[in-house]
Amino acid sequence: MLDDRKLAVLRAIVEDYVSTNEPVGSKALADRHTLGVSPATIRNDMVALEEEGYIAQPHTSAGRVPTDKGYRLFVDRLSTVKPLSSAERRAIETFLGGAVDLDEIVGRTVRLLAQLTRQVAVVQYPSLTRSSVQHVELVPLGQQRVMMVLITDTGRVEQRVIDGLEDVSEEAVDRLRQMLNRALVGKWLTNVPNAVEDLPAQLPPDDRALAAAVLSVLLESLVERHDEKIVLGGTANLAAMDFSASLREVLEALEENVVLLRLLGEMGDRSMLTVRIGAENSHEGLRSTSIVSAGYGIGDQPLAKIGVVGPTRMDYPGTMGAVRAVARYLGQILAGQ
Amino acid sequence: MLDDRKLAVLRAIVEDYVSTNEPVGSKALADRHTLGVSPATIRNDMVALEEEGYIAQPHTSAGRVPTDKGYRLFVDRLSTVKPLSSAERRAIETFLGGAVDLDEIVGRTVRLLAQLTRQVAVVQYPSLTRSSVQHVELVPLGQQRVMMVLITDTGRVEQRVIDGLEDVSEEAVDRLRQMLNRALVGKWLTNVPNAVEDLPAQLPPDDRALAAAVLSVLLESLVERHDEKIVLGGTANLAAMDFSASLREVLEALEENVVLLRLLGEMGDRSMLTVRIGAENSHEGLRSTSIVSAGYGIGDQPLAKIGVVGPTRMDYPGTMGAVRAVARYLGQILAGQ
DNA sequence: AATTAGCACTTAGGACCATGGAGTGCCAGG
DNA sequence: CCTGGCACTCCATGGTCCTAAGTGCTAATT
Repeated sequence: MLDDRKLAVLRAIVEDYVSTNEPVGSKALADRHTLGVSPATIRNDMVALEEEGYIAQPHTSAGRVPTDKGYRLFVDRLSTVKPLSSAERRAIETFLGGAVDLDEIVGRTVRLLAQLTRQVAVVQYPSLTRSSVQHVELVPLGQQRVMMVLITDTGRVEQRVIDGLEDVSEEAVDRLRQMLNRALVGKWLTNVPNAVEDLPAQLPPDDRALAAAVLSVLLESLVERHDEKIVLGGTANLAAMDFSASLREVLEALEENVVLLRLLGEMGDRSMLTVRIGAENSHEGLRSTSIVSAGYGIGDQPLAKIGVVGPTRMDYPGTMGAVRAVARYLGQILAGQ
Repeated sequence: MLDDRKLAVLRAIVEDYVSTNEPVGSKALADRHTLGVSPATIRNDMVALEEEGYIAQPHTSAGRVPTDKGYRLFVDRLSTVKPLSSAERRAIETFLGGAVDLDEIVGRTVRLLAQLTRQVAVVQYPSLTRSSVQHVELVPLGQQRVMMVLITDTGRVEQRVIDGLEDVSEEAVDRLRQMLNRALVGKWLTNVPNAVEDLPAQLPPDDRALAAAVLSVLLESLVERHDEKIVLGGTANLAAMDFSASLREVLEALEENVVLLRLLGEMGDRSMLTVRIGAENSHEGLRSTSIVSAGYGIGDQPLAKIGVVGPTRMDYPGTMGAVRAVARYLGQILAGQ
């Protein structure tokens, strides 16, 4: 149905439209690309592409514009991810290299990605559930309160205060702390519930109320997925974009972290690149945007995702290259910590 | 120079222009307000106001529009802060009431303020330097590392890991922890440097290297003003605003937290309301916006600031009312924690 | 059968123009 | 000092026309 030349025409249309932002006509195509055929032939191919739904005309007697389906085909079969220039790669290193703590790594990453792509960048904090326990600390705060601090190997620190206890003794806290660390250090967070199950039974009866309270807060902090936190950057780039939807809708969608988290969650889990184009996005306000995302992690352990949001009319090869490179680098940085 | 009626005319112009977003003419004024005089008289007043620089014409034969100077006079002398409706006040209570930790309080506050004003809201995290020490915890992490956790009475928790130590012993850490808590609990953070000064001398010589490392990190964490952290909300409302500057400039300025922090810092410190109008803002990108801010705190202790950013053509009385109310409520919530 | 050249047709967008309405400034009279 | 009247200005609106770009179709060519 679609021979090689028709695919070449589609590729050319996408590339031209992305760079000029104007419907592209047969003559312009023949001029700017060496397709080896005349405009008339290109026109014939175009009607075929249009019948199949890959391109569309804004109105009769205008050039053609790729549809979501057209971009999809382009991304899947007609383009190759563009590697970064060496200058860009150096920029990544110098930019991310100086970061000290997790917050700063994430903050720098999001700014970097926004700058590289000139679009809106999204970075999700590393998931707690995929990391392992490095240390658990308990701190008595007076007679009724204890603070629990959970430190993971990805640099996350979660703390909670446990309130409403009775007669907390230093010694009981010490015993519990030692037991917890013996049982949990090095364990995957997902295994913590199991590992913790029969601990209270091993304690002297007087300590059990305290242990139960601490454990319930500990488990809760794992479940509550505080890890589901994201950071946005480069929203100023939205001003230069032209969506068919209103800017307001897009901004609203981006501000709803829940929406973004759901979308990221729907996307490919491994370290692969995933692209969601236009109406493929389940959220209304993002119908006219595309999202390019990739997972990052330490070694084979996926931790979370990063992504870029822009108009469907987007430089897919370039954006995909930037996202992939930053995701890899982020993994390395975290591994080196 | 400006009699009462001229001021009334200016007030009417501001009010009409804010609500209609169109240059307001003498006839419309006479109709919509009961100024008791004819359009011709109003016109005469208008030329006076224009000569003084309070209003301007976009072009001959158009109505008048307030200048920055006009808004300034309006805010200073012609308007009264508008108290919130009881429905709005209830909304604040229910909205902020359910928050549990500091992050959630701040997050909810910023969304609330954005919703009340339909503009962009800014909330600054409570300053560390104005709160006092509730507890200092030290946690040994293996032989070379110690984690320091600083808890304040405003609910902030700062933690650092101190690296590159040698032969950390449990006992030395215990000694140092006890000493630190004895010396610091209840102290204002601003007094911590003083209180800490001659501590190392009181320790056995073997502990001093550890103490020095911990203290330097502790002091550093006070100086680094991690407290200078802000959260934005309601940026979607920008889409509906019309600046004379480009949307991009405004977004860029807002994304630069440093810029916002500086601006907030320049504004009145006490719990008073402060308004910066148009060119009064030192930052280029915000020349065509106004910022309404207020400090919040516990009792008389100012902690930080909140604010709203919108077009100079803004409902000042309403915005000021909302900002003031939210700031007060926020103080109460924090005090009740 | 596929490609090409030629041609008539369509349409958005820009230039141009006319018109109406809102607003002004000014003057003379109350 | 205020007001009604009036001539004037200017923008916004809408209509018309025209052009440039692009199309689809047909007939000729390879």
